[in-house]
Amino acid sequence: MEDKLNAAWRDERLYHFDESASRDEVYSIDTPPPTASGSLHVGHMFSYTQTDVVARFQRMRGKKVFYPLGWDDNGLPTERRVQNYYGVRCDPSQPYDPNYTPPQKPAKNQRDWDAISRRNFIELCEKLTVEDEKVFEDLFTRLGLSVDWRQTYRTIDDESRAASQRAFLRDVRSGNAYTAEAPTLWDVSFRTAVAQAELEAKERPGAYHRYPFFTQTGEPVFIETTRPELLPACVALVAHPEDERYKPLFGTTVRSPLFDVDVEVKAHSLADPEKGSGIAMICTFGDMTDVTWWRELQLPTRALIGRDGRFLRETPEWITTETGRENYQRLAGKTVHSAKEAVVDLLREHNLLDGEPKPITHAVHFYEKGDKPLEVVTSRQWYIRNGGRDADRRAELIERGRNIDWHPGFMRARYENWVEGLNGDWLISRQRFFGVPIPVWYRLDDEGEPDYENPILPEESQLPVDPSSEPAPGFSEELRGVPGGFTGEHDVLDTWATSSLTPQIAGKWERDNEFFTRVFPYDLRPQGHDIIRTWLFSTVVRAHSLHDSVPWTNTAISGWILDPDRKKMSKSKGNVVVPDDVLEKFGTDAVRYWAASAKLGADTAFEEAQMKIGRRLAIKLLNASKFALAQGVTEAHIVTGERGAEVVTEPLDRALLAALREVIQQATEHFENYDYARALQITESFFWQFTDDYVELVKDRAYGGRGEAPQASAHAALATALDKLLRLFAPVLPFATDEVWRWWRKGSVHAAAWPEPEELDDVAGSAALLDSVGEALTGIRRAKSDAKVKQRTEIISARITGPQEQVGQIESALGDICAATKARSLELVTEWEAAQEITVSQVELASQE
RNA sequence: GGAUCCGUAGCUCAGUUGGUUAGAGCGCUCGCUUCACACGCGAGAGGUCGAUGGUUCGAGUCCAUUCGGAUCCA
Repeated sequence: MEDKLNAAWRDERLYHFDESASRDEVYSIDTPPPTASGSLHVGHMFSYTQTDVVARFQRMRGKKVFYPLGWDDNGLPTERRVQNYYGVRCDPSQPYDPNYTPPQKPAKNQRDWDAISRRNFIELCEKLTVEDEKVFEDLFTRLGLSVDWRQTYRTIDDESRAASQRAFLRDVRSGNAYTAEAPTLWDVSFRTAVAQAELEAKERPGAYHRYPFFTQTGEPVFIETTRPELLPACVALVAHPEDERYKPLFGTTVRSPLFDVDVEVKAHSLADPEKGSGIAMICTFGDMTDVTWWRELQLPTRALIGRDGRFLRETPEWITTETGRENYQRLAGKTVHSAKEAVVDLLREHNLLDGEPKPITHAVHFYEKGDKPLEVVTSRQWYIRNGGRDADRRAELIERGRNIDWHPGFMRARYENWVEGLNGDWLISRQRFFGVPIPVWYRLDDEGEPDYENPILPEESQLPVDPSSEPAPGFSEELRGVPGGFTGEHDVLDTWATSSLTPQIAGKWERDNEFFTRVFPYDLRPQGHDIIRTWLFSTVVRAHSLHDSVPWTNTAISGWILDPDRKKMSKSKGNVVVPDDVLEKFGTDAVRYWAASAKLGADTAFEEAQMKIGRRLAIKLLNASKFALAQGVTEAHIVTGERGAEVVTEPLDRALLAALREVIQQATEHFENYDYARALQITESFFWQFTDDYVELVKDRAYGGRGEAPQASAHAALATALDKLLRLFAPVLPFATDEVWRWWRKGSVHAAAWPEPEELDDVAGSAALLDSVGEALTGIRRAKSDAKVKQRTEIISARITGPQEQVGQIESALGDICAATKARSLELVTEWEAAQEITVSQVELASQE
């Protein structure tokens, strides 16, 4: 059924975007491009289904839905996957080999991996990502996503690279992007700069080492530090301005132990009197607080740690005494870890360590993909202004956030927390290989030194460019690297600098601006809450500077998938469920039901039970439809507005349609508020009442047991209910609903209109009647159940009592109740005061045959 | 340290702007081959809505405090 319908949808081009639509007819979705090099995960099925449900609803509401899906195949995850998959590593110094083929099997030891040129490496990246993307597309098709696959893009393809470079150049020209030499968070394993958004704080054991500096009179001033190895990089001591203990020292000079460097004692409010001894050493640079102090107190720079994570081999010139220089030689060239040991040994040897190091656990900054703590090094990098250094821009970006409707609303707090906590501009240059090149060149002066202040920019018509293989405009390739010539920028852009442009890339910005204005700003950005600070925020930043606009008017934040024990699913825990297996086991509609019954933003357990319910619902829908259609119900029986309304004569049938009218109204409202889960719940609850009570009650009439007019009334109600129910369920259960639709209707339910409550205005009766009759039915069934007899056992007589109004309602459906319960006679008694509920008593059952 | 979410039946959750005896599904118990459906049908049991205090004629819902769980930011 699923393959057949998927093929039909493709042939019928159901999900193709109508490019001629005007902006107000369009509903556009900026979907997350999955990392194609990542593994398929049930979380993909979960969140992508939630978006698809919304897309299908909007399509049925008459919107021209722009629903593209791209692939994020740019950046480090791809590099890593290619390295491990083929057993190669990128060495930019290698020449390009046009006939290169990777090893059959990757070598076990990383040292034996092939070292290949950047161009060869990138070719492998492109080859493997195409294969990976196919696997994703297959899954998403199988899931029934109503994506327009013609509108796909890859974040590394020519158009994406051009868009990324174009946006960068515009930001450079408008002053929103700039280059600067500044302290930068640095990952020593990947040898690349890292942005604040990529940080992860991890709890790590450490220890406070207590040792003294000395005043000019030789008095010790004890500091406590977790990074004793940075002592030779110390540029000052700092204490809180109000700290009485250290007030007398402010402005004086103290001398560092071991290295004999004189540093000043400074006051700054960021120094915490409660922490350690209350006075700290400032080293350039131990962490970002050091950077703040360095900047605000205008301290000198004494860089010790190189980009390889090792201490300088040559003794720094600021260490001048003989013993100081000797001591430094014990650290030269060592890793941070070994240098720490060496400094501690030195301190011990000189009897300077006061007590044993005090073990503590503290938060240490890591690159989210790295496994060594980040260092701070000074380097030249490119930045985009994101409000991190500018209060006005920060306020503007927070205001942009408020002009987006967040679903659920509380997720906006995360955005605002993040923006308020920014401590610098967005660092966008990365010292990696597989990415979008930063499209600039630098002139070389007569000494061969680059002029970073006046980069050479390409024309937009040249894009995409690769400055490391193409010469700068106005230069020939022979002048590369020659004094008086040029040099190309080697760095690539942060992947988020490209991903932040998915609205522009998918919307054909500057390729087809007429198209772009039809879809931008988008109506919806769906995504996970883990990337609010990255993808969501960076997209807002770019739209703000490039278009002076929000990128979208709504954002739907999906929750995480947890395993049934409420733990995060992860490969290392071995609790990952393979999507294909789940689809195989329960069917697509059942999996979609599970995803659609979870509210936005709610972390949700992977629950097979929920999928069983979904499967039951889908099967029930097929069976109930089969029943209705077996009665000879056709499209002609459907009541729409006045048409056919007079046929529905039975109060019970009118009650059903009244209840349905209410369901349509509520489901629509909830859907419009992105609460598809509530809409589903309401529809589902009505559906079960429909099958369990209404269909049972109406069977006799539908078979023609009581004449033509009552039968026609039943047929009209069944046809109408089925017509609306299929539409209401279509976004969540696209396969079962379309299967049934094609049994008796033309085209696809997914091309049909969403139902309107007004269509039932002319037949609506009292919805409460259905409930009253249901209670009577339950009472009678209970009597039989208590008597432990079959439900089809005949009833000789019984009495139903209740309030007048409800008894009246039951009376109007008495024929159906008698038929459904095999009752020969039912006595109705009105109780004026006593009981306010319907009760069934004095049930006399026929003896069982 | 700042912020957010969650705590309702054994389990998973729903309870819209405060309004009668708090709902669903699963599980459990009992019964039923009923002509759309045993991948089914019917019935039943089961909750002092984390705790305390307050606002109110009325609080699962609003406010304060507090306990427990999770997440984001610093």
